[in-house]
Amino acid sequence: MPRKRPTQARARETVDAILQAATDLFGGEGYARTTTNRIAERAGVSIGSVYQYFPHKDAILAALFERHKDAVAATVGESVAALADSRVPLARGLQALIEGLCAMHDAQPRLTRAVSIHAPHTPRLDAALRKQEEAQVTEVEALLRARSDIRPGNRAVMAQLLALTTEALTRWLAHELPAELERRTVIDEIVRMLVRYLGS
Amino acid sequence: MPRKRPTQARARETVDAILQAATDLFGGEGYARTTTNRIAERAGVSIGSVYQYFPHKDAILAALFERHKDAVAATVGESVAALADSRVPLARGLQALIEGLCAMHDAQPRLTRAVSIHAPHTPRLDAALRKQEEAQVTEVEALLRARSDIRPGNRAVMAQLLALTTEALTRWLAHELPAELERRTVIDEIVRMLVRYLGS
Amino acid sequence: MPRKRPTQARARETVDAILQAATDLFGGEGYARTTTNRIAERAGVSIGSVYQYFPHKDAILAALFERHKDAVAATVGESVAALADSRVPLARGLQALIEGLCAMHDAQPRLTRAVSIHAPHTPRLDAALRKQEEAQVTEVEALLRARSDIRPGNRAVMAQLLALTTEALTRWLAHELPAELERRTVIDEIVRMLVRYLGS
Amino acid sequence: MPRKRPTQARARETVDAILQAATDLFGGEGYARTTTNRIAERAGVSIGSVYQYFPHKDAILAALFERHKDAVAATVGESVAALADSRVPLARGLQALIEGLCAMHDAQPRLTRAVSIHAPHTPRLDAALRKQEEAQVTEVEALLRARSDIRPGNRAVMAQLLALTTEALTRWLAHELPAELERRTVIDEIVRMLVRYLGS
DNA sequence: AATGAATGAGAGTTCATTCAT
DNA sequence: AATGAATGAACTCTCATTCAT
Repeated sequence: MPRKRPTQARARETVDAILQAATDLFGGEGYARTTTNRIAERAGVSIGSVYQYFPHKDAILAALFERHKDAVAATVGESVAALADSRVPLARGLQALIEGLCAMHDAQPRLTRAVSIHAPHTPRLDAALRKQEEAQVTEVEALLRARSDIRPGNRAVMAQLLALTTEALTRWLAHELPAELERRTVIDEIVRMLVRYLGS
Repeated sequence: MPRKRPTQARARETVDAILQAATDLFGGEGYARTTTNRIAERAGVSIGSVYQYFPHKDAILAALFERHKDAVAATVGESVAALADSRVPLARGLQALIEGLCAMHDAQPRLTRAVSIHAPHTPRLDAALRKQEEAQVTEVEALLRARSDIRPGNRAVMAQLLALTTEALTRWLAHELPAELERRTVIDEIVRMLVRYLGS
Repeated sequence: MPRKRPTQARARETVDAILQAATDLFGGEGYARTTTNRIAERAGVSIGSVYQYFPHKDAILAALFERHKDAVAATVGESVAALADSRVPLARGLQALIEGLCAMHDAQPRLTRAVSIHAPHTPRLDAALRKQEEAQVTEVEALLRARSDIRPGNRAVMAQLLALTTEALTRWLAHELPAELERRTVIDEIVRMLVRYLGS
Repeated sequence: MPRKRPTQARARETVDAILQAATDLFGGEGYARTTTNRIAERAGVSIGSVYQYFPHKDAILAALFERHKDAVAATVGESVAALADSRVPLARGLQALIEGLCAMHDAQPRLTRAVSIHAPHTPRLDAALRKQEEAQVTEVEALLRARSDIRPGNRAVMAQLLALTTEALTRWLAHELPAELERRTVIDEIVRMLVRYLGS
């Protein structure tokens, strides 16, 4: 171990600590109620260091959003790729998608809360969200065209509805499911809804 | 929750002006970026008058939420009542529901944006939202049981999914529909999705 | 009873209610923490009526001070008059003075607190206090000269010290006496102190 | 009670400047009429720095009180220690005490005015004052028992009266002595009063 | 690269006072 | 004479951001 760590590694650690602290605080207290000083404090670095790496508070949230976006893209991409093969039953594939998204929320509940619940709706962030969603819709639309067991129809709209519904229900499932409902049951029901909708 | 009930006509006018100004600003700029002084200014009253009727900024949003809640309840209640009669075709009833909600958003776009997009997620507000949603789910569940053309299944979960999906899609429809999609088409598609899901 | 009370009587009642409310609040919460609106509320009149009779908040306190001043002057005057007769033993006369002042505090604890503890030290109020004190010192000085059993000395200074000491100790006695001390005992001790000081 | 302990030299300077400015303004204009912004301005620091070290306005006054308390305790302690030696004449010792307290007022007239005249009577501050006084009374009581030339009697009460009288008279002496009286003369007279009271 | 004291614009809120009714 | 809605200057305090060290 070198006496002095390579600069880039130290910097990365600092940035990671800041982002982790921001995740916890934004996801817990909300964006507005979280101060940059508290982020620094929780990250164990000085406020100066925070501004060394992020030009302003919004940029921290944007970085968090990037991370989250990548995670979502990976999860969705995987499930969509699997579904591209028509031999995979639609129900099974959709179930995998929803469970994958849930697993992602479970793994990073603070992050998903930070990004999807507590994030303020600024034009820039909204635009980024819109863009991400659009990309996914395109992907899903291609999927619908690729599979042989999807009923005919306006695939663009179908893909859009599928994406929106899945996102809304998954968020609810992961963060707001009432105690009296079982996740298992609800996932099955969501899959049923989507299969009935998409299937021929 | 007004700090003081306006009794005189002048007072009611003042409160209305404040709420209208708050609606516009919260819905436009967002909650955090709206100052109480700007609300007063836009309402054409002094800042003191704002605090005569609302103990703090949050209370203004809460009052807005109350108004919105009533509007939603009225719209939903009407459509649900209509659907309770099994002679009304499911598709037609659901279409009326969605169109009703859209009309509500169209009539008060700022209010709905203020309440459902820009409102910060405080425990109190979240609890209020949860409660409202719960009431609606109960109502919908009763509806599902009442109609003869609904397929059997776990009605509680079905009602929940129906409520969540409708809310998410309606919000998107009213506020974020991309220019290249026609609302007419999308509504039909949403109705198709729900009918396929619920119908036997 | 006339159908409509004579104007002056009604006005007097209003003023009295305001002053009583102010006494309670100034004496309880303190001057700064008492708002004129709360005075009006407690008095059962509108804020407009308060400003009908008092040009500003300070004036209410000034009026209270006037009342208190009169009460003090009466009590002191009585005791001093009694003491002017050299046949009245010094100890007995001083005891009567202190007991009289205590009785006054007991009768109007809020008023005395309002005026002597919570009143802000504005130039005007301080000047009024100074003037009152000066008058009393003059009175006491004359007394010292009139009695035959007072030891010789600088009567002006003696009167001043007597006045100051009596005031400070009486205030303490009435408002801050610790539970473990008996008032009876303390009064006797104060009298002893003053008699030893003044007596030949 | 600073919110944050100043560790760097610069920080200590800032805190000192704030306390000095607060002393001047509280002691001059009074507590209520002094704004935190003016304190910052006079201290030559930003308002943010004030709140970096003091959580609220009251805390500034509390810090001032702490300083004053220490100064009083030092002065009183010194004189009481001297008086504990019965060979020191009572008159001389009391004179030293009063002169010491006067010197303290003279050295920090603004501080003493701030703390003992303009400070608002909040429960917390009053409790602190009470506690300080109590400690001093205990000290004085021990002194009375230690000296051989004190007449017998209820020492607890005597100590209390001695403390109260000394405090009231010293305050008056330092801040309100009329121009026509000489301090020298008045101090002698006060000493005479106390010696006559305490001496056998 | 990191620190943290310092900044200051501006936020929410209060309350003595006014004045139309 | 009385009401109370309305006013708005001024307050305390916050927090994103800067910069000397």
